[in-house]
Amino acid sequence: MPELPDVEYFRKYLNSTSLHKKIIGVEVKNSKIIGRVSPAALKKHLNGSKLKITKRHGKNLFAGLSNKKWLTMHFGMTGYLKYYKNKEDVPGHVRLLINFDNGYHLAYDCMRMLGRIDLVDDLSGYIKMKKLGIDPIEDKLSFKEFSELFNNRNGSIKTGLMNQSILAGIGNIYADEILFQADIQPGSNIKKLNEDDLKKIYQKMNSVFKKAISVNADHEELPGNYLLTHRKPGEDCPKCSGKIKKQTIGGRSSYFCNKHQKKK
DNA sequence: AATATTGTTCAGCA
DNA sequence: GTGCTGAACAATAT
Repeated sequence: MPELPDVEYFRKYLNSTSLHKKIIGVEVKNSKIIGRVSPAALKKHLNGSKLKITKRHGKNLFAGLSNKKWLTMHFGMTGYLKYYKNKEDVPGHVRLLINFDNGYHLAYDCMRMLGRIDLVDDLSGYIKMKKLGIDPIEDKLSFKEFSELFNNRNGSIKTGLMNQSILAGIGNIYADEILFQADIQPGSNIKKLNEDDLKKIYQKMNSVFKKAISVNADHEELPGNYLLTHRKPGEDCPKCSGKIKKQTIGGRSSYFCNKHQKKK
């Protein structure tokens, strides 16, 4: 699930549950999800410290520690956070567990283990090292800047939107949603899009993310004319009388309406 | 039982 | 060096 709106929700979740509490224990359940830092060093720096502040860049969540280090979290395809107290609330695939002095626990759960947690000194260095592009929401991207990102680019617009080194935060689901709302087929070539097409994509990117963030990325709460809850081949298009088609673009399943979404 | 899955990285190539 | 494509990674659900 974790694309930009989901991670923004995780950030708020962390803010409302886990800040300013003393960490009294850290359990690395599976070291595969730990990045460059060693599990021992991670434990050493977390223990006795507190989470003070949160930031997000694209699909990455950062928590600033009272000892000046930053905890970085990426959620892969199946990661999420769970703050709980009672044993019966332990999620099924905990990879990292942080214990607070109030008896509560913060679990990083990641079934498929494609997510990563790390500890760094310098956030901008981390973002550079990961080659992350601009965060369209956090960095308040203008249309001019957006449009310039796609100058002299090749490939499909969907692949471009999902390229994290161009824009950080758009994944498969929201790329489909933005293009569905912008009435442009995901397989359209970037070079064939005109200024108006790009403007529409820019505007829909902002409105879709704003809406998704406002409902904490809960799909059930999204408007009825969103593709998200109709992402199945043969399903009726929620915007027109067309049917939803499925096609592989850039190696990923893409869903779109071939009636109101124009192929360029 | 084969197939699909919301993400990133890296090899291969132009 | 840069940019693009597709496979690999892993564990589960249908």
